[in-house]
Amino acid sequence: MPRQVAERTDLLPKLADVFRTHGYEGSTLGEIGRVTGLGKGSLYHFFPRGKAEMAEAVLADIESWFEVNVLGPLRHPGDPRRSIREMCHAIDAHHRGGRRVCPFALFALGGAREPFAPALRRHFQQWSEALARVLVLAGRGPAPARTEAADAIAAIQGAMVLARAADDPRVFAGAVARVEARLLA
Amino acid sequence: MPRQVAERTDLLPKLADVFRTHGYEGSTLGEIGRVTGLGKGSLYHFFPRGKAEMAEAVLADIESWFEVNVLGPLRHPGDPRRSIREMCHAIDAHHRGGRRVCPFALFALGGAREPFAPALRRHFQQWSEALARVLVLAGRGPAPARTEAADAIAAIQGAMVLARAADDPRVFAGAVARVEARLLA
DNA sequence: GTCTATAAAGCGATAGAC
DNA sequence: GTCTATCGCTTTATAGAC
Repeated sequence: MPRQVAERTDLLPKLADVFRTHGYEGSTLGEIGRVTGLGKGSLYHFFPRGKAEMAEAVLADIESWFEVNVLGPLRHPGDPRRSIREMCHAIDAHHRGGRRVCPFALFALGGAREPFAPALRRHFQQWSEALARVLVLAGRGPAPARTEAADAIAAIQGAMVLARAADDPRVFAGAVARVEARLLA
Repeated sequence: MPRQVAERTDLLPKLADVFRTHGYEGSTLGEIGRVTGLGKGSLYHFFPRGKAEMAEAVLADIESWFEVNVLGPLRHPGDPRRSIREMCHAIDAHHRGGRRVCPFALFALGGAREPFAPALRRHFQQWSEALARVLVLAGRGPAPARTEAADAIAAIQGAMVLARAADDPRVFAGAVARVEARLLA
């Protein structure tokens, strides 16, 4: 397996997979090296501060995906209902029936959350606020919009837990569909 | 700190705290020894198979708490509405505003779930079925009762994620209150 | 940019004295 | 039942050759 010059950006999806699968503490440089095909020397070349920097980069990468595919549509809503549908579709596709865990949720529950606390808070807060604004556009009052947005996001995160516990992707897809229906009601 | 004869049962709450705080992989025998005040020799005396057996025992312990405080009321419902209120109260009190994470949720998202998969599946399935039965007694049709039960449990698990990300216990308490209201509607 | 070798620390687990 | 000492392994991280 001859290896060419790697780019930091190309590594991020593979790193994300590792962190998603094993959590932060469970992810080892050995496994990361195996998945990326890179030795520790290369990994430290791209991420001088090691594992912590890799995890930060993964969160930042997902954040920017999220910005484009979820927050973007929510913030420029031609039609509020359409942007809600886009959000739910993007979420469902991205998480693959709950099999692809959200590292933000994983880190929020897990033991190594302190270093990532600001990123976690920001992520869910931005999402929640953007969704609440759309719900106001769709006709809700400001206060109900906020709780409904928070509940929708919680329902999605919780559905991921249940889907993985049941080992059944349909659990996740069904839950997201009901979230969508409730938001559109 | 002179140490007396310990009992396995007394250790379980402390072990649960460690696993809750650090996750499975993040929990080390060093930390467990520190929290329990016991050396590795003692720990292996109580749990010959080591860390895995400790985690299993913690899940079993929570399961039996759950059986008494949540499933019990749900299964012998004098008044369905009352048993729903009891469930929500027990959940809220037990999780302390989401600060005390549910190890079942943590393990479901985390990387070491395979050894615990049967316990995880059983836990959420029993909870879901018991709640669905109560909802049927409260007047729902069988199918809506099932999805509503699953959604309620997901809402609780997801609220734990959001509460920890926001570092705000009120997020959890509020979400549980709304779950209760929806189930009682 | 990538590798191998290696350091230093921590890991789970065991043995054996008390 | 509890401890200390220790084993063998893995961990993160660094150094230096190429």
